[in-house]
Amino acid sequence: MWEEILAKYFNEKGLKKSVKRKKFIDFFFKADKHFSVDELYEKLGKKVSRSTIYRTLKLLKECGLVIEQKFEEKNRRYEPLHLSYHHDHLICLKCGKIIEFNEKKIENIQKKVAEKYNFKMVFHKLEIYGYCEKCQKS
Amino acid sequence: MWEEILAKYFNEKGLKKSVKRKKFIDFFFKADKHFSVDELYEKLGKKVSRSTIYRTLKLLKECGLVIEQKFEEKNRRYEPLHLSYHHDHLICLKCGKIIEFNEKKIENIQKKVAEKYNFKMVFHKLEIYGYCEKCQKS
DNA sequence: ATGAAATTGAAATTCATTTTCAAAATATAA
DNA sequence: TTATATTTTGAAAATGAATTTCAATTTCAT
Repeated sequence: MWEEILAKYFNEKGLKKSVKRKKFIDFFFKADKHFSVDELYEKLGKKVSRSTIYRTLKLLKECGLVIEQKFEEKNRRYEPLHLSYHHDHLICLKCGKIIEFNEKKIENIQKKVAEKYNFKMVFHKLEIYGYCEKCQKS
Repeated sequence: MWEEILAKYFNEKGLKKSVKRKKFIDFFFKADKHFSVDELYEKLGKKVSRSTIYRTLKLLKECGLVIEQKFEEKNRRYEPLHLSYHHDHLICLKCGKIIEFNEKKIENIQKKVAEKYNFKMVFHKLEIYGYCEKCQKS
């Protein structure tokens, strides 16, 4: 699925398939969780430069395969976007723990809200901030 | 309400009530909408420095009276947090227009999700990205 | 294999945010 | 009120994530 979207995008834009890009994209979609650029740089054994990581993420954002999340940290996180399945986040204000959840009911209400405002929804972000079980106690 | 929270916080921390702080806080809570630091700087007639604006916003965040929003722009936005009323955002990916909405049903489901994970919710952010009525046509 | 065009990484740049520090403002005590 | 200690302020410097530049390298259609 994402391979086709990517192939189509590369074709339209006249982009070339490079070794570095392939290495990065393969790792990222296989891992299928959110990362910071630094984490990606480390995970790839520092074999793909940060410049290239930023640049490739930009491409992936443009074809809608990745979303950029800005949590409380100062750097951004990137997450492969699977069209069939979307999850949201519970974020602990004390320890920073991120719990993922999925709630169909919320998705449905969101669709209705978008319709009400004649808004064509592409994706959404829902973040619930608070204290996780551990941090409430300590 | 917010005056009391603030007074209590100032007292606990041994903070002083300065002219600049007062000027800033009065404007911000009266305006009651989200601003970037630059907008605040302009709105206050450049009479309160950016340093002081950043510092005061930090205090307000700490006592839970303001939330920091990170949208697609590179700078952050700040919004007075009214405990009784919370709204979410529809954000246009093309023109950047931000529409506010409020949906009680979503809030209720969020409460249930938080409970399910033994998570103590403090606040949440829901952003729906897509295309506004105008931008769908053009 | 050749050459035009795209890609790469290191270094430079950008720019929002944070920190530093000396001067000014505020609060408390005498 | 005056003295004293502490906090606050703004300009300038520092920080650091993200972006851009550019010469060298890689890709790919011919």
